[in-house]
This record gives sequence, structure tokens and C-alpha cells, in this order.
Amino acid sequence: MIFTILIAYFLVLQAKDKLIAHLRRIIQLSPTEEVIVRNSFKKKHLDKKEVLLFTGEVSSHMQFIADGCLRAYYMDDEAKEHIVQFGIEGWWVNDLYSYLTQTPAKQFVQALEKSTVLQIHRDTLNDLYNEVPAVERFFRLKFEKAYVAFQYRTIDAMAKPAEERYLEFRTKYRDIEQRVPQYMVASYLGITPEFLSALRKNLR
Amino acid sequence: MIFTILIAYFLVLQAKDKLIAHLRRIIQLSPTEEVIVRNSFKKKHLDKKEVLLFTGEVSSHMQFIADGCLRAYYMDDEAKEHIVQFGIEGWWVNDLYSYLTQTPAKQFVQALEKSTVLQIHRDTLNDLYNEVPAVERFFRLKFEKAYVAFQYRTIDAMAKPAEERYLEFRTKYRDIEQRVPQYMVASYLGITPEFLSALRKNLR
DNA sequence: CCCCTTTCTTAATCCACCTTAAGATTATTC
DNA sequence: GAATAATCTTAAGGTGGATTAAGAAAGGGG
Repeated sequence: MIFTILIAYFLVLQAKDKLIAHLRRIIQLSPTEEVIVRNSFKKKHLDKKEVLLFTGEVSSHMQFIADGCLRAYYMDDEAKEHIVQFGIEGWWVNDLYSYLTQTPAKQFVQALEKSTVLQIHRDTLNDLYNEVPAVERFFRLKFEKAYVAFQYRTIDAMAKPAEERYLEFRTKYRDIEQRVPQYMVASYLGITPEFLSALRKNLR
Repeated sequence: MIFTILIAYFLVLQAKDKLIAHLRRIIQLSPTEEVIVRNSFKKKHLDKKEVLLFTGEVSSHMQFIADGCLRAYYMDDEAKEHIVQFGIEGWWVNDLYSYLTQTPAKQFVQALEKSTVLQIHRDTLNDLYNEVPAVERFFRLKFEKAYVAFQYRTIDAMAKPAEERYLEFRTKYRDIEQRVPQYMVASYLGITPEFLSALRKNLR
């Protein structure tokens, strides 16, 4: 019993250590600031297939993945799933539109493996921007990077044929490809699983 | 002569007034800060078809459109143009990837009409982030918004048929549609001008 | 106001990718 | 370790949008 508590406490620390290390790769934090940041986030454990955010809910937290693998996806009118983003350790996942505009989410966020995320509430984060300006800088840079990465993904998606996109996905996200089913990769690439299967056959 | 100079000076003021008004819609600026911001930007006039940024150059400035209409586009291997973004008064245009990573631009930025832009150099802007933190907040919010807007554009582009995308473009950017040739709208939507023409015929 | 360039349309043919449906593998669960 | 669910493959036929080539219309410079 005590033992379990100790292990749990250790995991919390570990998760937050990962977050701090992640931030320190971009910005500097004084020891005091580090404490403030640590206290602003709450750990949340997710089972495989557990849904962190449902369509229709308003997303109120930014989420850092300390461990595991999640996906963000939406369902079209014909109830088909379209994966917008995968995330593994060290990534952030969310329906950002919902988070930023405080409107109901159009996306689901779901764990594909047992996962640990660190959550910070929008209000807490907005306070944190004032208390620890470096955190605001971190997110400015984060969004800049996310924006250009996304722009290039889109340009690729519109200009390049599916085979090329798949090959790029493989080299860029080898670690993810190993961990998620193939039909989800197809969904992320914007093609049907049947077509991906056919592509892969051609590549052999 | 003197008269021309007076008019030119008036236009500079006008342009910077527009910028300040644009910023004030999002953040607050003290009179001192306003002066600092004004002095950080330089006005640039562009003739129709003039290119502001060439592929291969490194983009070193953020650019606010005070007047006119511009486009950002890239050329694929087959020398076909793909429009990534349009911009009119009150928008920002750039090859952000180049600006942020200081690598050679893959996009052109070109005026589609006589235009006026206000430019700020990357170094000046980075200083400005420290001198006027509200400006950093402005750009954090700007990138957040740009990111989600782009994400939704992409989701649309992958999920919806061309006709629907065209109709959405029309309602969302009526003002732009009036000002740019139809084949550029097609390029922005990721379809051929011939197909757009056929679509429009069907809608009548 | 005319000429030349830019832009838009029409129509035939073609291809990347989708749909449907069925069977073959591979995981999970009891 | 059998049963069931989840995932992957194969193959036939369909469709959205591209390509090519022409001509029509609209603009803009001199």
C-alpha cells in the first residue's frame, strides 16, 4: 500500500521532470519559476482507448504527454474518422480550436496506449503567462513552430501523391508508425486503409 | 514637390495608424510603447506584380499589409504555382518557415495590386518582444489563431469536395474573390482553373 | 480605340484514389 | 487455446478532378 503510493509519487515526479526538461530545451526557468510551473500542472492517467476529450465538450486544458500515445480525430457527416494529429511522449495534444475559442470541440482526443498527461487549465495558464513570462515565450515559439510545420504538412498533402506522403511519414515518424495500427496511418494521410495497403504492396 | 512630400508623409502616418489600431484591437499599448512600436516598422511601397520576397532569399521581416492585396505562393517541380495565402489590408503575409528558421524561402510573396506594407526586421521584433511584452502577447495570440484557422482549412480541404470549399471561400472571403483572378482562387483551393470554371457553371 | 496579353470557358480523355465486398491475418479475451 | 474482435489484404468497378487543346472574352497599354 505505502509502496504503491511511493511508486505513484515517483511517477508524478518523473512526469513533471519530463515537462520541465521539455521547457528548458527552449526557455530558462529560475528555481522559483520551476516550482510555480510544476504546481500549475496536474497529472492524469489514461487507460488504453480512454477518451480525454469528447466532441461537444469545451477543451479547457493544455495537455503535455509525459508517457504513452494519443490521437486527435474528428468524425465527418458519414461517421468516418479522420485523424488530425498523433502525439507521443514530449508532444502536446488538444483540440486547439476548442481550447482557444472556448467553443465545443469537434475533435476527440483519445489514448491509444496507457498514457500519462500533464494538464494545465486555461485560466491557470493565462495567469502563468503573467507570473512567468518565459512560459508565454515558450508558447509563442511553440505555436510558431506548430504553424509552419502544419503549413508544410498541408502543402505536402495537396501537392504530393499519397505514396510519397506515406514514405515521408515513415521516415519522419518511424516511432509512431510502429505504435499505431495501419488504418490510422491511412486516416492521418487522408487515404483509405485499402489504398494504403495497395501502396505498401507496390513498395515491396 | 513639397505637396508630394506632404502626401507621402500623410500616407506613412496613415499606414502606421492602421497598424496601431490593429494591435490595439488585441493588446493595450501605453503612449511610450506606441512610439517604440511605430519606430520599429518601416513603410514599403509595392507596385502591382512587384515581388516582395523571392524563393531562395531568407525572409527577414514580418510584414503587415496597410493597403493593397498580396499573395504567397510556391512553385512545384513542374513549375506550377500553388497559392498558400492571400492577404489584404490588416493581414500579415510572409513565408513564415523561412522567417522563423532563417532558411531560404520556398515561397514568393507578390503584390497583386499597388500595395503598402509595414516591415519589421526579425532582430528588431525580437528586441521589441523584450521592450514591449504586450507585442509578444500579440504574436502569441496571432499564431494561435493562425494555427487553428489553418488547421481547419486543412481539415476542410481533405474532407470536403471542391464545390463546397469554393462556396465557403466565397462566403468567407467575398472581398478577396472580387479582387483576384479566378485562376488564383483555383490555385488557392487546390484545383485547376478549368475545373473551377466547370464548377461555377454547375452552380448557375 | 485598337492590338496584344491575360483570363475564362468548353469538351474529350485519362488517372489517382475511393467504394464495396470478401477473405486472410493477427490480437484479445474468457 | 478456442472464440471473437480487430486489423490487413485483394480485387472489381466507380468517380472527382487533372490534362490537353481550342477558342472566347475581357483588360490594359500605347
